[in-house]
Amino acid sequence: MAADETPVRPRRGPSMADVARLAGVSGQTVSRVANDRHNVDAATRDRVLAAMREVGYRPNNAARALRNGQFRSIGVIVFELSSVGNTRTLDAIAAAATMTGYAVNLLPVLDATQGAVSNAFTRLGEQAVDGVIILIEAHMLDEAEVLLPEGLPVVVVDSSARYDYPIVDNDQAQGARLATEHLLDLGHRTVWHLGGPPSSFAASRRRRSWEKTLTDRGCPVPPVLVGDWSAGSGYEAGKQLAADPDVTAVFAANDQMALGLLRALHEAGRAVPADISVVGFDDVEEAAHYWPPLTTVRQKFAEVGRLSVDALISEIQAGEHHHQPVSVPTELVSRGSTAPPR
Amino acid sequence: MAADETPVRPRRGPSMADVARLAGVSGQTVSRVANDRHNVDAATRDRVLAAMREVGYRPNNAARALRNGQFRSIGVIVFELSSVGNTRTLDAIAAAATMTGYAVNLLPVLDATQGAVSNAFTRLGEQAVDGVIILIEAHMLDEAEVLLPEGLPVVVVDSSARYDYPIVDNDQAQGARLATEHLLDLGHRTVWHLGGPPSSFAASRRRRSWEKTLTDRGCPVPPVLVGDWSAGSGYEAGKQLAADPDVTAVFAANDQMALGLLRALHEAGRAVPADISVVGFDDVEEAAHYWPPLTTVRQKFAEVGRLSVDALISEIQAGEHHHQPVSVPTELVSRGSTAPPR
DNA sequence: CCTCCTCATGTTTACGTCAACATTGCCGCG
DNA sequence: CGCGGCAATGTTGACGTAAACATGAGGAGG
Repeated sequence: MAADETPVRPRRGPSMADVARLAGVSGQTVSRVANDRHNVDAATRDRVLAAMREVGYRPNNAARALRNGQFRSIGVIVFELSSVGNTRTLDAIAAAATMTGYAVNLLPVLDATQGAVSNAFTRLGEQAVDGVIILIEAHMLDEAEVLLPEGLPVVVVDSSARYDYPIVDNDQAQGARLATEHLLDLGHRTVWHLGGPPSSFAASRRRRSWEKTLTDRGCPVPPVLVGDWSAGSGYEAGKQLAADPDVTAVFAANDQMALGLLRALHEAGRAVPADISVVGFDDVEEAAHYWPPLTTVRQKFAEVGRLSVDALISEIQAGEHHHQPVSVPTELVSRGSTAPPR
Repeated sequence: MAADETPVRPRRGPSMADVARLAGVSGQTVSRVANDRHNVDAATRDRVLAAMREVGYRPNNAARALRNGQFRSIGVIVFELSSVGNTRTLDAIAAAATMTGYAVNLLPVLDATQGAVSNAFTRLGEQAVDGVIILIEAHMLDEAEVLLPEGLPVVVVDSSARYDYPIVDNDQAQGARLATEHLLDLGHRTVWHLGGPPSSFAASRRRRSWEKTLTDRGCPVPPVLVGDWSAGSGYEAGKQLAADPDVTAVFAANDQMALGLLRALHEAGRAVPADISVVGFDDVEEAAHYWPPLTTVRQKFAEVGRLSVDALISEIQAGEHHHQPVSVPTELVSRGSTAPPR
């Protein structure tokens, strides 16, 4: 940050003054045309429009933002785009924001540790956005929270309940219950669980809900296997599960781990779903074409994205806090990877 | 765009003037501290820093941008984030841009058709970015090009050679040759191809290179099957291929179609790789855990993202055009889905 | 002891836009 | 004919920042 020796020639474009001169009107009239005000004579408007086109005028957003005191832009803090859920949520956020006339600023968190404190508060919220949607796991937020500027509207997409920001997320608990009950309803004695990393709030929500569903039904609770969301970790866990003849049903905390699990079962010669049933979580686009096609819990990322933009914008514009967390229900998508035990 | 009745109270934060007053210095000195200039007395700097912290000062980027004539922000035009390649490239772009001190503005193209012309030139490049990276297929660019503001630095990530913008992309032709030769080298008489949609330049590059590799080697060129990148389209194509006993090797133009293909072959009872070998393209994260693990061509999206940011920034700062397209070589990742014909 | 230089700091101004207030000209109505 | 009113257009100023220039204090060197 210290070195910033970039002698960039600004290359400023034409401004309202240039258009005004060419059209023979005042800058204010140009402004009125640019903002579609009705109180401009049709002939004048045409003249201004023509002048704009001729000089290639584009309004300068910086000046606008300075004048208006708002940027019409929202920031999205993400850690890694690699996660399917983040990507799909971001896509929906971008669409919703664009339709509302807001720009989307991507604020990637490059590493978990924050740099020098002197820069810190200059960094993230550098007042170029009107609000922020946070897509990173809540535990990462803990470290970063210090530098979240006060007064900046924030919406968190996470199932953590610890923050007094508005929260929007898929209903993790309901989804996990759906998955577990589906397997029990098929007649399995109990359901094993391949969970996500302990650092993830969503993972622990799913695990707890799975556990509660089992105990509610009076089923034994097998030990939890722990993965890191990756197909590789699912594969490793799958090798263990394949070796245990007691296992007839597994609920994986996401589709990628389920995929690795499937591979391990294939390699071990355990048939799915004949020997072992598998349920995933997410419903990634490819899940329908896994072998066998994966029964999974569909998360409505698009809905979550849309709702989080709604929440943020209403907070930006009205200052309203929705302290009631918004939970988007999931649904079970039944495909070929589950069947009654034999 | 006509309706814009949002009475937002600006809620401006503290400015340099507030800090200056509190610290008992001039605004200019605050500016110097904020920009890490060296010619400020240590004691004064501390005082200013303390004042900044006290009032919660954050520099106003709009004012900065207005003053400096540049935004330190780049726009990324994407059509859909759903494509794996786009997402991974975007991730790399965001990381590279952030490290260079540039913000990333996501500019989603919501639909292929553009709206009213009167808004059009107000829309996209609304002068809030210093340059643009275009991640959409080139053919979509044709329709939108009209409204690309002149003088705005642009880098295109696409293998189309038609534009006089700097171009960065994975080397599609080399990758397709790698895939085809791999199968021929294993002893297959020829290689079938499941191509991407005709609208995609990358898809046609891969197809042409596959064809050329076959003819160079004197192999017969089977008819091309056409998909739309989705696993579903791969599945449909796979059903056809599975029914043809002549088929022993298939090169799918991406991993998702390869996945659908694998599923179709499983359902038809055709063993992979014993009966049919399959090669994909992309090397998505899950490819190693498909069943069987997929041999594929790895694209270096991260590299492409990094290089495109480099190209854009050097153009922004120096006005240099790299009219020489940049091709990033791919590499073949050999896994379990390919074997010699039996 | 005076001059000149350096370095910290202050003052002025412009960046592009748009709200608020001014001005002009025209129309209708008494 | 005169006056109020309205519609179109112009003028002024402020948003927050930082470059350019100005000022002033101290130090080195003759």
